[in-house]
Amino acid sequence: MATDGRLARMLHVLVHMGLLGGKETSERIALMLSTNPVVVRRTLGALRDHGIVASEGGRGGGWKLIKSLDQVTVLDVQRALTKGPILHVPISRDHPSCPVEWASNRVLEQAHAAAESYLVRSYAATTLAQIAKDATVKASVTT
Amino acid sequence: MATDGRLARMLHVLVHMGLLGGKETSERIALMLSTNPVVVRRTLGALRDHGIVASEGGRGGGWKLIKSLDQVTVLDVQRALTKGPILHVPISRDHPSCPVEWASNRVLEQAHAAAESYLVRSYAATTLAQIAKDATVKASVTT
DNA sequence: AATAGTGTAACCGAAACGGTTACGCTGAGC
DNA sequence: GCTCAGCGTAACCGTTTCGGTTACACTATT
Repeated sequence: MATDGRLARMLHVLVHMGLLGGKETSERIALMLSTNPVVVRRTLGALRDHGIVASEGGRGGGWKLIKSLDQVTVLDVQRALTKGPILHVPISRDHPSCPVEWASNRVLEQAHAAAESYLVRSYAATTLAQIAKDATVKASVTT
Repeated sequence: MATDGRLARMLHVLVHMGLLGGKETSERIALMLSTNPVVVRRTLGALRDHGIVASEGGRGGGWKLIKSLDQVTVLDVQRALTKGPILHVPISRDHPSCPVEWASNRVLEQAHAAAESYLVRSYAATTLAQIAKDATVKASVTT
């Protein structure tokens, strides 16, 4: 299924990490996201497995970005969080041999495949650096 | 949220009803969908409230299409089943005043809005009659 | 009156996500 | 070498959503 709150939360925290530039503990990140450290470790763990962040154990440990903001796209984060399609295609599989079911499914599959491909292209075209830039612009305007 | 199995199932059953042309009981429809009559009434009830089918109680009652297949689009069925957007946009609302969260959300919102609008256009452009035609072509090829 | 239908409420079960607790492992600093 | 701050992970719970099921009221035809 689509990443539910995780993609947005990870974008948020990765951009912060990129802007701050240093190392952050799960504890501090949990505060940023209004959640708790275990959830942070679970989610960042997936990003570590995809080479986006690194973790260090022991005293003084924590998490850091191991790519620069312009080397990470939204799609990279999405792919790290969940395998498979972003959109969940709502198909029925009650009567695989029924041509009416087949035709109904095909319409839905094709529409969703096109929407999915659009989303993937959007995600791939957006880097964390662009989000960071938007955020600093927004912040300066607001201030 | 997106209609989970209901949209596909309703397309399936509406096309069958259109092709058969008569009245169907919840019981028979439940058999078509491998489910049970209560689920059928729940779901078809939403379509009735949107003027797509009509129901009659009492002996000899049942459900019938009150529009022809070419007057009903996939979007009509979707709208009858669930209000609001088809796609669920996965944004975070932990820190509404944080510009980084705002910028992350904005990227996701824009990408999903475009994908949603694509889906809506696809759904609106497809009538049940087209599904019926695809199904009969498929059936004749297979046969 | 009997019967074949819809209409609806109430409850259960499965799946997914997030929150929480608990405990093990690791490494820096004293 | 001990302590303690940190990650790693398993286990469990609560919530939500959808589908399945039972139960019962209502209605219209025969």
